[in-house]
Amino acid sequence: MPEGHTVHRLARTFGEVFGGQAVEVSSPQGRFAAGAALVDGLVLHAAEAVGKQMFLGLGPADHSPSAPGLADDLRWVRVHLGLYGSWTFASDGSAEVSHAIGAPRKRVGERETVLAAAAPEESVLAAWEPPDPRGAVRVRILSAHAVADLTGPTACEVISPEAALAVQRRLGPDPLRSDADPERFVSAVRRSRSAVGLLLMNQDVVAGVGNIYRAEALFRAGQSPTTPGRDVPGDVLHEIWDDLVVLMADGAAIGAIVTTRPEHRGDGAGAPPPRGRRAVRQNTDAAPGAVPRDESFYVYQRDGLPCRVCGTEIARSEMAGRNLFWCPSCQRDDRR
DNA sequence: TTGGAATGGACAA
DNA sequence: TGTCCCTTCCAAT
Repeated sequence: MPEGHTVHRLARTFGEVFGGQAVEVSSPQGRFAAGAALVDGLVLHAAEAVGKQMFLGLGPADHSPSAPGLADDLRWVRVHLGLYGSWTFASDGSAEVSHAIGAPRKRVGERETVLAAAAPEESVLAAWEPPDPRGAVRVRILSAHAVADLTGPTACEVISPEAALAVQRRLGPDPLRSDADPERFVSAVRRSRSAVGLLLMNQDVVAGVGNIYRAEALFRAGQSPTTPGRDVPGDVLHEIWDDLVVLMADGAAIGAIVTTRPEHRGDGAGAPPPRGRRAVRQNTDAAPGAVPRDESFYVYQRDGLPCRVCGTEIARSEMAGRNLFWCPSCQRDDRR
C-alpha cells in the first residue's frame, strides 16, 4: 500500500530497528545478489524517505554522522515499492518491531510477524533464528535481533550519494518533509494545462501522493479532477497542500489512510462527533477505535455508492490508465 | 488452475 | 497513449 505515508513510516522503522547496527544483507531470491554484496556487513547510519522512495545509508562502523562530507562514504540502497512491494519484519521480541507495511492485501499493511521470544532456558544459550524467507524475497536485512524482508519492489539498487541526491532533487516537494516548499507545488500546478488530477499523481509536482490521496484530497477541496492546473485558484492549491500535510502525517502515524471526518462515517448517521479530545485512531482493524476501511474514504473505490456528503452516486473513470473516483456534484467543474 | 486487479512508474512511439 | 515489469491474493473456472 505504498503511498508516501507508508514509506515514511518504514524509514522510521528502519532507523529504530536497525539504526547504528551492522547488518547482514543478502538476496534470497538472487536478483539483488550483486547489490547486497556491496553493503553486506556495513552499519545502517541513515534511513530517509522522500516521496515514495526510501534511502538506506550504510557505511563503516566508525563513520561519524557529524564528520564533514559524511555522505561521501555511505552507500545508499534506494528502494521503491511500486504497486505491490512490501517489507515484512520479524524479531526476537526485543526490538521495537511493531509493523510491516506493504502491498494491498486483505489486511492492509498488516503482514506482521513478531516471533515469540525463545523459552527462557533456551534463550540463554540459543541465539535467535530468523524465520525462513517467505515468497520471492529480493532483499533480506538481518541484525542480531530483527530481520526485514523485501518482496516485489519496482526499484532496489545501491547507488552513490550523488545519485541519491539527484533522485531526490528531481522530485517535487513532499508534504511529509519539513523541508518541503509548498510554493514549488503551487507554481508547478499553475504552470500546467494538464488536469489537476493528473498533476497530483506526478511525483515531480508533489512527491508521495498516490491514487488514494489524490482522490480524497480533491474531494475534500471540492475540486474537480479534470480542471486544468492553470485554472485552479492558488488558494485552493494551498488548501490542498495543507490538507495533504495533515492527512499524510496522520496516515504515517496510524499506518492507514483515513480521510473521512467522524460526522461523515456510516456508523451513526448523525452520531455526534466525540467531545473534547479527538479519539486516537489505531492501526490494526482489531484495535479499538480503528476506523474500518469501508468508512475511511469519501470517494476512493466508492463508485456507485452514495456520496457521504450529498448522496450523489460516486463516479469512476480512467485517467492516464489509473482509476479515478470523484463526486460529480461536490466536485463540479464549474464549482470552482 | 487460471486470471484479474492492486495505493506505481519507466520507457517507446 | 500504450506496453511492460515487479508479486500476491482471491474469485472464478
